[in-house]
Amino acid sequence: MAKQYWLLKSEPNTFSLSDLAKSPKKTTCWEGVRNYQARNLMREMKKGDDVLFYHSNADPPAAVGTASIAREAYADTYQFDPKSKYFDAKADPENPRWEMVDVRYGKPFTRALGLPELREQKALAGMELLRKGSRLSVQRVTAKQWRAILKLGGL
DNA sequence: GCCAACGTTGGC
DNA sequence: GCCAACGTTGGC
Repeated sequence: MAKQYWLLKSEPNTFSLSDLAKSPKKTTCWEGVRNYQARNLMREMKKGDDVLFYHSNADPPAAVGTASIAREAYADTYQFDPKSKYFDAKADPENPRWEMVDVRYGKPFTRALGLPELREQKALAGMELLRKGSRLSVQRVTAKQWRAILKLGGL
């Protein structure tokens, strides 16, 4: 199958791309996705797929670099941990409701690509991220969009 | 802080 | 199955 491209949102206050760079083996599990659409997309991720790392709730919100999928979807253990903010009382250990993937650090862009700048790009017209009210924290990115953004980011 | 654009929950 | 109420995300 052709390589797939994804966008993952993260609030830099919570977990930034540089946090990922500092993580053990530059890899982290992507826990806490509690939206079925986003979960279903994660299930389609394949090891080695490319990831666009996006900082939401930042000023400005911006695409800041790349990562990749290091492990395909498996049960998100936080759903069973009553102490976790991601705890889900309705999750059944026999049939986990939520899954996560592992994400490995890639490269930072030479500069952050702010949302206003991304909106100006003709090549990115129709991109899910740029849709009004776009909230999904996991999104597909087309190969064309991926190439356009990497070029903008100096990679 | 406001609000648009959702998704979820639960009564009926 | 419908829909009102409510909660969340995230840009502005």
